[in-house]
This record gives sequence, structure tokens and C-alpha cells, in this order.
Amino acid sequence: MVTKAEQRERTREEILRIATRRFAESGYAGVALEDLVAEAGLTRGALYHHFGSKQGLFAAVIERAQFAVAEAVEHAAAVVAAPLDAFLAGCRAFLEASLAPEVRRILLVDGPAVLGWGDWRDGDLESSARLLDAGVAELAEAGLIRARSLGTVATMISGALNEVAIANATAAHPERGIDDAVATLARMIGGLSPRADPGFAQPSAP
Amino acid sequence: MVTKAEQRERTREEILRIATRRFAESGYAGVALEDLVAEAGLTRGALYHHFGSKQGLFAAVIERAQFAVAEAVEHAAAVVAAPLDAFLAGCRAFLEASLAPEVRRILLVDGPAVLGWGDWRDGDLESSARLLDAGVAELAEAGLIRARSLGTVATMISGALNEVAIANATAAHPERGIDDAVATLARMIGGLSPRADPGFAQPSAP
DNA sequence: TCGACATACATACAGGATGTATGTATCGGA
DNA sequence: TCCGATACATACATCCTGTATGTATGTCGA
Repeated sequence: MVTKAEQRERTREEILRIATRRFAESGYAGVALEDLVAEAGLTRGALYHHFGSKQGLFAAVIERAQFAVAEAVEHAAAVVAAPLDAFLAGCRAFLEASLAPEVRRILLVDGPAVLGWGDWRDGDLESSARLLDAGVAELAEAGLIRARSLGTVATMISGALNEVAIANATAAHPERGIDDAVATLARMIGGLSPRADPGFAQPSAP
Repeated sequence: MVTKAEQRERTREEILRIATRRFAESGYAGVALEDLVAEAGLTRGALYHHFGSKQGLFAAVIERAQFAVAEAVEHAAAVVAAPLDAFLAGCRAFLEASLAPEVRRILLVDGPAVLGWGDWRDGDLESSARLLDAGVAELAEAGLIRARSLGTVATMISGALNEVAIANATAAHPERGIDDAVATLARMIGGLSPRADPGFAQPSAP
């Protein structure tokens, strides 16, 4: 006999698996829930019982993807000692994780549009963005960068990485693109060093 | 008597105006075409006659928004002589234009999800992205930056600006956020200078 | 100027998708 | 063993897109 908790977990897991693949393949709007659950041998009743709505299902799918990416980033950064190298390793891990279609399309393209940017960002703040903010803060504490607004720095790096992740996915040699991006990012961060002398006039602060 | 060309132009214009506002307010999926055309005193027949589909209407709305942004960027950059200052002025203009909700939500959030990132990027390449690529190329020609892949640089700056534009829109003092972003961008570009000595090991090129 | 054609739009209908209300069988605990 | 909760199915209401068709008005050549 299978317990109810087991049954619940199995069904949720199965639906999430199929949903992840379908959303990645066809996009949020291109997926019909009827087809989705049919593949699992279920009906939409099960889906609405467990996830409440199509958005609810999508949110659950996103949450898992965000968690997986965050885990990869955290692990990659943790095995490196120097703050900057750890930060760059984390960024590289993010770009590599984003090669998976379920990350690219679901998390980066459809995510903000379906959940609304605010909610999407809230979820992101609990995973990748949190790590990025922490990483930027560490760089600042280590004296490697200085900025009026560390939040702006984190936002810009986040956006830069997201865009590279999407653009890079369809490239012929994604690994090469990742190398370029990480190298460029390292030099850009170098420009934020307190010692950096850009050698040209800065816009004056208000 | 009103000519058919006039009538056509008027109707298209009116629908585009209303559609722009509605898409910005409620997002692509949240807009029902029936309500939209009712506001113009028309029926969906007119809409489908002129735009073919909901996506077609959205694409037309996006095209206009992209054109308006590109125009603002181009003008801002054109009135400044020095390459770097012109580039930064263009970026600032982009951030300021993005404060308008129809730019933020339609162009930056819903755009890639609705049209697909590829098509969205293609449209972007004909407006803002083209200017950005050109700007980055100019910086390189002026010897201000050097990079293995200028395309990667442009992609990263584009993503950084987009993210700041969205994040900044809900901020208490957007103008302050724009100043921070432009200042940070200037220093990051400084890090891409051939003369920049980051003072730490770079990842080796393959 | 007059008639045929094209265009701008309205109307009607088909199809599919989400969401909800309700029914049913099974599991778990008292 | 019995009762409630849970997991899921079924049936229905609603909405929205897209298309096919109809109609009136402008356009243009004979």
C-alpha cells in the first residue's frame, strides 16, 4: 500500500517534471494543462488540487529552477578561497547552469513576464540574487571595489549575466561565450577598484 | 468626406494608442482585445483587419516604443562630442526613457516572452541594440576599451542597463538610481581600458 | 458619371483553454 | 469499524482568440 504522503509527493514530482520540460519547450502560454497532465496519466483535477492555478504551477517550477541554480552557484563559489575568484566562479557557474533550456526560457525569459517582475525578483532574491548581493558585499569588504551604491552594482552585474546567458544559449560555442563574459566581467570589476584610475573625466555626482 | 487612407491611419493610430496604455497597465495576457477596441468604439474586426493577430498588434506597439527609445538615445548621444561621453549620454537617455511604463513593461518585461527572445532581439537590433553595438565599436576604435569580444561587451552593457531600468522604475528616486548606474557603468568601462591594470590574475584565455 | 472592385469594418460562429463546483474512492486515525 | 480528510476525476461555466462571412463606403477606370 502506498501512503498518502508518498502519493502526494510522487504526483507533485511527476507533474513538476513534465511541466518543467513543457514550459521550457513551448513557453508558458504555449502549454495546455490538459496535455500536460495527460502525459502523466492524470487529469487537470490533480493539477488544480496540488497547485491551484497555472501560475501556481509555474511558480513552483521556477522555484525549483532557482534553487538548483543557486545551489550550483553557491557550490562553485564555496570551493574557491579568494573573494574575487570565488565571485567569478559563482558567475561562471550561473552562466553554465543557464545553458539548460529550463533555466533560460522559464527562469530568465518567461519568469518576469508571467509572475510580474516584482514577484519574480522577490523569488530571485531568495536564491541567485541573494548570493550575488552577498558576493558584491564581500568584494566591497575586501576592498576590491568601491561604489556609492552596491545595490546598483549587483543589479547591473545580474542583468549583464542574465543577458549573456540568454544570448549565449543559441551561440555556436557557448563555452567560449562564457569565457569571454567572465573575463570581461573581471575587468569591469577591476574598474570598480578604489585604485582604478579611469584616466578620463567622470560625470560629477549631484 | 474622409479618404480611406486617412481613415486607415486614424484607426491604426487610435488602436495603437489604447493598446500601448493597456499593455503597459495590465501586461500582454491581461488585455482582452474586445475591451481594447470597445474603448475606441470599434470591434475586433477592425483590429484583426489591421494587425492580423494579438501578437501582430503587440509587435506593432513594441516597434513604436523601440523607435521612440532609439530616437531619444541617438539624439542624446549626437549632441556630445567625446566618444565616451556620447556613449554615457546615450545610456543615460535609455534609462530615462525606460521610466515610462510602456517602455519598461512592454519592451523589457513582456517583449521577450511574447515575441520570443530571438524575435525581440532582432527588433532591438534595429533600434537600441544597434546604437549600443555602434557605441561600443566607437569606444574600441577610439582606443578607450579593448576586448576579445566586443559583442559580449555590448550584450553585458545592454543587460545591465535593462535590469537597472526595470529595477529602478519602482525606486523612490529613479533619478538618483540613474546617476549611480551611469557612474558605475563609466567605471566599469574604465576597467576595459587597454591601460587598465586590474592588479589581479585574469582567467587565462583558451 | 457610373459601375466594378477594393477596402474598412461589423457580425456570427467555432474551438480551445482556464477555473470552479461537485462527486467518489481511498487512506488515516479514533 | 467508522468518520473525516485527502487525492483525484468529471462536468460545467466562462472567456478569449481567431476565422469566415457580410455590408457599406471609398476609389478608379471606362
